[in-house]
Amino acid sequence: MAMKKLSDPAALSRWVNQYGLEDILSEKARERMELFSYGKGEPVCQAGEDLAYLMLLVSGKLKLSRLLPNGRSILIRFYRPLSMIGDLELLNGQPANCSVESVGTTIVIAIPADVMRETALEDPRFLRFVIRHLSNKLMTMSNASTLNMLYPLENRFASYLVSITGSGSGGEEADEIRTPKLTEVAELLGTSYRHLNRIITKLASEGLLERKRGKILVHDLQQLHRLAEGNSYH
Amino acid sequence: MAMKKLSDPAALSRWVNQYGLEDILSEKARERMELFSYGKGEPVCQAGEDLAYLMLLVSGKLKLSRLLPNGRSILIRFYRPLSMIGDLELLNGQPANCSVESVGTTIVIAIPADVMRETALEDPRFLRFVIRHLSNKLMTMSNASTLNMLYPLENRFASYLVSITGSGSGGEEADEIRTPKLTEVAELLGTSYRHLNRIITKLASEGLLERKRGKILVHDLQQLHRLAEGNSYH
DNA sequence: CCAACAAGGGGACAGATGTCCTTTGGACTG
DNA sequence: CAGTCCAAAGGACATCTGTCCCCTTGTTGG
Repeated sequence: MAMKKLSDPAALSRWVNQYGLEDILSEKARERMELFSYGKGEPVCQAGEDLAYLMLLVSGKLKLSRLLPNGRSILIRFYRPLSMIGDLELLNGQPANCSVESVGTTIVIAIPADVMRETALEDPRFLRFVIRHLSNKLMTMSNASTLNMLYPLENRFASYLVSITGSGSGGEEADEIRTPKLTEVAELLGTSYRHLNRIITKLASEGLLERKRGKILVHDLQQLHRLAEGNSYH
Repeated sequence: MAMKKLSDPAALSRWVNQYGLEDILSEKARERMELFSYGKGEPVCQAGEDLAYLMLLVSGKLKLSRLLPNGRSILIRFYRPLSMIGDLELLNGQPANCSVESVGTTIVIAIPADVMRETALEDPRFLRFVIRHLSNKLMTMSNASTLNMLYPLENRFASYLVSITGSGSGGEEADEIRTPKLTEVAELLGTSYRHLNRIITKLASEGLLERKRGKILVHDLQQLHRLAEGNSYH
């Protein structure tokens, strides 16, 4: 139920190489890198706690969500490699206000926060890297937020389908099978499972898609595109 | 209907001094600063256009909004001094995807984008300044987005009232008068004027507030706090 | 003072969404 | 195979919100 530290210098340097981390991390930071691994559902970071590490996701998928005073929680977005976790907390010294959890098995490069504070704050390459990522996060969030606010679920779900179908981020055929857990999709779209279900039924009755036990087959990507009206979930 | 360039070195250096801009802008950038002034309702930046300047709001209030393919527009937030406009566009080289308009009379310090690109990308002080501001924007946006998604308007409006009442950002009494245009508030909260009106009527009938022609008097800030459930619009 | 007009306020209805609860179908165990 | 359990699917109803439209009130110009 907790993170495992890996001791695998070869893998580490492979990741560093693959993502060009030599270009953004100081030598000192690179010396202190560690490799962490998280299993399915394990927490990477809890709201309210201080992060001891700056982390770079190099493999797997992380789920960023937030717990409201309400008791309800909302799935903000997914992170895929290469993403940074803890940048905001590191730079501002504030505790996290989101929770991050591992979706499947993930691997992150972790660098002690104090090391980063010593070296990175003066390194333009790293700071620009942070800025690029923050910009990305900001735009993604702004996009999603606007979308959620102004369009009913039917359009948003269409956008979602188009987003994950078009980019084929998991190796599935372009327009056929889909299997994320629907309850999770509902959370991401900021709605209840019940309502998402309703909309799926509606779209199915219109022939745009078909539902199999737990799966959804997209039939008419064209129409979905029309429904999405050019919006997209990043 | 357009921006005016001011030629007032004294005012300029006063602003620079007041906000400590010597600490974050290079000498070269400071040499090339200009002072712009915008009147009520004038556009500072339109979605889709390339920004020729990085701007620092030093006086007044700006309205950041976004136009959807939908035709509808949404008010994202207000900027007050000291805020940066065009940071994202400058650093990423992308055209803006938001529109910024002056609410009243505003004054900004403008620095040509090419000057910034030459000098600022290597300056840790400036980069950290950008990061601080991006972080802020991200948190504000994340907050607002979550709020909008999970709470009905009654709670969100309470949050809004608490936010602007508590901080007394305009010199009004702590809990008495309030006069922003309601249509504008509705847009900020992502709802229709009609519905906001409905909620105001409801809150008024419960004695939490009272409406005067175009104004709202807060009676029971305590209850509003309870409704807001600890959430806040920045 | 009156007419015309703009802006705020509100009624009525439809659509979107949440909550609760029941039903269904499949997987797993003994 | 029967029994149990769990997740998916969906029915019923209440609530939230948007849209359309009309009424009221204040304002401006003659």
